[in-house]
Amino acid sequence: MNRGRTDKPTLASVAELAGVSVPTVSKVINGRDDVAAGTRGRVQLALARLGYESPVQRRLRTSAPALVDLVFDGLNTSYSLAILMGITNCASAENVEVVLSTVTPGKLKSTNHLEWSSRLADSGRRGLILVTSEVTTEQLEAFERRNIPVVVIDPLNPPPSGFVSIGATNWAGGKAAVEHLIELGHRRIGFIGGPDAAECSMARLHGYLAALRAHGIDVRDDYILSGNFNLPSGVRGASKLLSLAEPPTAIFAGSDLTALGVLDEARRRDLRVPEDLSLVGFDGTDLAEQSVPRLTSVSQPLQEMGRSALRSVLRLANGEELESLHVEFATTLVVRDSTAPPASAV
Amino acid sequence: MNRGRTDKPTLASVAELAGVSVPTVSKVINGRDDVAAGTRGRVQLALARLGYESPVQRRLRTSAPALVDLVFDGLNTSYSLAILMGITNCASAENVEVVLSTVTPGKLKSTNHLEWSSRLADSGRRGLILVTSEVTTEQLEAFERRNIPVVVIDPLNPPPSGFVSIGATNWAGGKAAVEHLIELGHRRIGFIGGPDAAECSMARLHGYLAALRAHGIDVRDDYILSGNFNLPSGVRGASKLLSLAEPPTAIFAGSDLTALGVLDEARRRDLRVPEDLSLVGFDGTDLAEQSVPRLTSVSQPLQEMGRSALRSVLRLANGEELESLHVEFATTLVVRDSTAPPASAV
DNA sequence: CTGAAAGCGCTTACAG
DNA sequence: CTGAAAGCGCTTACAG
Repeated sequence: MNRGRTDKPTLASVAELAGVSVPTVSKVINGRDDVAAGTRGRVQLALARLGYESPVQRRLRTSAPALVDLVFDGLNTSYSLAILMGITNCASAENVEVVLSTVTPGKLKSTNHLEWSSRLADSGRRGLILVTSEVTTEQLEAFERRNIPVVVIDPLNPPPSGFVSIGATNWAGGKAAVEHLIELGHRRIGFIGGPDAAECSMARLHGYLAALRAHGIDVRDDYILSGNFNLPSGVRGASKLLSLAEPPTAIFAGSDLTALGVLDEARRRDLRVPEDLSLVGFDGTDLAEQSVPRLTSVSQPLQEMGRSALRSVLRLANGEELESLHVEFATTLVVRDSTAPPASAV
Repeated sequence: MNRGRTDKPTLASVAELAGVSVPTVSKVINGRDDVAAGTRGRVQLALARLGYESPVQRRLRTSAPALVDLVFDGLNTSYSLAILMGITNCASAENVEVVLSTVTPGKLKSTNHLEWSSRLADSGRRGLILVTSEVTTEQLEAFERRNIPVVVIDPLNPPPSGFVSIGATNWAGGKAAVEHLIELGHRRIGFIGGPDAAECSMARLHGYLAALRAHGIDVRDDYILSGNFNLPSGVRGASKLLSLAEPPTAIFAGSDLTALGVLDEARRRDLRVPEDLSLVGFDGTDLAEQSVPRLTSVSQPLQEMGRSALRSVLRLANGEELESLHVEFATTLVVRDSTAPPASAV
């Protein structure tokens, strides 16, 4: 009778399946190098098949609350804080704990994938949530091999197929923002996006383009700028746009922070918002509510996105399947005080 | 020869010291109830003396990076974010990981102290950092018994003597804020603080009082209000102050968020800041920089405070002594655009 | 309530 | 490079 699958796996059962002795399995687990490559391979296969866990790992998994790793690619904006709150609030409800780390933006993808995945596996981490991080396929595959589920929130680059990600309807949001401006009577509308390579920024730009085209408005290349989603991007972008011979009467900024930068630059030029310049942000963070004037913005349900990411990781860790590998949460345009009909149209 | 202190403690060495058998020690450790109270006591004493750790604990301590628990009493402000960034940045530098949890404000002190401290000890946590939390002496003592160092940042209530806390020079900061206003020519200065019981708010109020007295200005009870450090406190407080028969010409708010509330209420009343009303905030968060007008504010080095908290916990966990149980970081008045001489004085 | 004995799961030292 | 043998640290089942 084959009991290997029902009993809790031990070195002995792994050894039996792999057709080697117990000490050999022990060596493989402890990373000794005096094991032949072929033998090592067979043992690793058996370990994976039986789902072997060391006593420490089992103890961690069964006795202590589950730990999930959360990595932010920078943690300095209202945007990050909203996602973080969604995750930590959900964590206390689900009796999970969150190990938070931050990484200097862009540095994550140079982390050694084997080391990183082993570290998480050895520490008994149940899963990993990445926020706006760039990771490599190699890294994602290493986690998959270690059986550590990964969910990426708002990936800068689209994750390779087969990996789980959570985002918002960036295209629809961008379209809604620009349609709002068009309905107010604007025809000259600028766009200040994020990095050119960023998937979410690209989608917002395409929403912008779609809205213009749907209303038969010509797309002007000099009205389309990229940036970094930060405040200086808004200052620089607005400076360029407002210096044009025919400046836009409205600007759609790719983030609330960038919109604040536009606001600064507008003030420096004695332009009133919204009387002289209409402005729409993106994210719908606290900033939109706290700025003067309060910012019309495309709101993303950041807390919900965080909560959903954690729930998805836990379900995957639990062996459940997700209905969909990519979930998009709906954005909503929140009209506040930074948009109005253009001066010429009044 | 007594080798008990030099060899790594095992059940056998504990049993020998306690004068019992190995199985009995095992039972005590596993919380079985078939051990006589006296025997249990002797065993526990021996365990503590030798500093016994289970293999799981030892493995956690030596192989995985140290974990420190971080608990925020609410996590929704620029203030929290700045402290959090200080801690996480320091954590990556020190090769420590941070387990973040948030708690609904005020709920922490009703957490069972035994359960909480055991949970942290069993999970091998190296220490605990609490931010603006109210905790009980009982809880702090439970952690001390479990040998888990605790550092409190900006305790709402002063922690009992013997426990470690980190704050800023609230009194000096309050005094500097008000002296700045007095130097500008203000005589009618309002104060909107935090909760009456909060130590830090009390210190700021006393700084306010000291500045007034030093300049021979009468203290008016109706100019002194308390709140919750949040935005609505500012709105409500400003509404009261500005409705007085003789309203203040300047307001010192106990937090930047409260100052933003004051700004809102001033705008609602068509008062210009700083022309009609001068305003000083406290904390020196991003908000002060991003608001319009930019806020004159008493800046606390929040990131440094976070970093210092983590360093202190690690030193304590390492068996080192701290020079001082309470550290106060210097605040600095940052003058921006929300303060000016009063209209009457121009 | 206690502990001698058996046993479990893993590691180590070493012979081949 | 492999595994039989010894051993380590802890737990369990049970006799007293």
